[in-house]
Amino acid sequence: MGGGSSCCNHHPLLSHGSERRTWKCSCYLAHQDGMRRRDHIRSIQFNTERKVVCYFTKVKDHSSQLCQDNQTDFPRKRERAAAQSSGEWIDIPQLSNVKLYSCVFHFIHAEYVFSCRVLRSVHHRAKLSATSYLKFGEITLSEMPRPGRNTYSDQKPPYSYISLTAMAIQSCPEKMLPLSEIYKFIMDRFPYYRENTQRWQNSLRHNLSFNDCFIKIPRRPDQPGKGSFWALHPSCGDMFENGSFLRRRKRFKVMMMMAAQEHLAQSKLSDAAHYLQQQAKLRLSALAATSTHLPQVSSYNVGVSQPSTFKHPFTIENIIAREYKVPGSQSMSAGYPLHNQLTAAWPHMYNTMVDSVSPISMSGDYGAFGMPLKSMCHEGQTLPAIPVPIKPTPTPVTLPGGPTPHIPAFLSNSYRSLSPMSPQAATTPRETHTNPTVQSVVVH
DNA sequence: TCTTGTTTACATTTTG
DNA sequence: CAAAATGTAAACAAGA
Repeated sequence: MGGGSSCCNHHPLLSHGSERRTWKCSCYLAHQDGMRRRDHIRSIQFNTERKVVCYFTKVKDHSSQLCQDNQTDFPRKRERAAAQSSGEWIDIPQLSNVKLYSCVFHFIHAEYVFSCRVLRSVHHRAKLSATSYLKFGEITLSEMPRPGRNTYSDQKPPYSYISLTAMAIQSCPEKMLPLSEIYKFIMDRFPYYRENTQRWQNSLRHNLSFNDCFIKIPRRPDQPGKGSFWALHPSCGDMFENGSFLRRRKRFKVMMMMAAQEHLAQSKLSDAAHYLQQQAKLRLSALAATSTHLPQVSSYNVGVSQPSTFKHPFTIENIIAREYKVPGSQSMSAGYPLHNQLTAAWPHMYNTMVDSVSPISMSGDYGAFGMPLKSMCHEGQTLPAIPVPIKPTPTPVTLPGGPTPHIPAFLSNSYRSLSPMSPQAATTPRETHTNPTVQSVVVH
């Protein structure tokens, strides 16, 4: 959490020079009693062509106090705005205490974090400027301002290690990174983490091992180097609340997935075999997509110039329902030749599982768990020696189609848990996979 | 030797 | 307030 003690001149909002852009805004002032007064913000209208839905946050302390010493701080608690419409006007009753004069507050839209600063206040209207200074995620509105590096200056970013790691992993086209590259990404983006490296890197390693949302993918023999690659578990897409990196919806646990899937399977016992088969297909495809391509070149263009169309559920994709295309880059909406690669590499697994009739399209953009196959695969790259895995490695499970020489742990778990013949405790609450329609502002 | 990875323990923060 | 999530420290092992 930001310390809130930095001088205005050094505040990250003001410190990234050419990257800073301004949106012109205006706002209504309204009081809770219905009377409009100049010292309360009730709605904000953006002078942009695009209609937006915004959640607003206010600084944690009273704005007038913040003005006094030019301090701003990241909001500690979410201030849920009404945002009940997709129109240009959004009620923000929680901001009713915000003083208008020179106040600064933050809001997040499309994974950008904006600082809104009141320029002047005339009667019941005020001129605001909104300055973007940060953005994370893969997909953005093309007209959105771009963030720069050193965005947070030396302040601690409001992101957990899990979030930071997820960002790093998602930032590269292959969706997997070695530990050293994760370090590099974080240090490159957040100057705060250029110090005390031993401390936070230890914590980060702890998180990688401790959290099931991260999976380890061994290097190929022809990819020498230390350590494995780390990727996001294919099913952790809904891990972050409403798509925000700022706060996780819930902790991702493989066992929870298993229970959820088992619950689903048990509810359709008559279709259990069919269901299992479908799940197997999807998991195989996801696994293949995850472990098929090892990094050749690392890149860290987090949503800046990264042409990835990775439609993770917690990207802005689900918010704006519009594919982001980088000008000049090729749309990646076409499917990848994944099937051929898989067939060639793991015919014993893939053909038997995938080639059968499936009501679930395998040629679309999305693979299992809502993961887009296309975003994780790159033409011309080769397969790893073995599609491998991961953490808690349970006893291998025989697949319906035969032996399972290289089934990852989470895959095996899924199969086992799905088996109607081995009902395990399925009391764990079912993991809900929602499709958030708006970006939430969840801040530490 | 250093990096990577796992695990345990405990403190702190946040959420419901 | 309890539980969950997160942060931190530390011990230890394995491997490059």
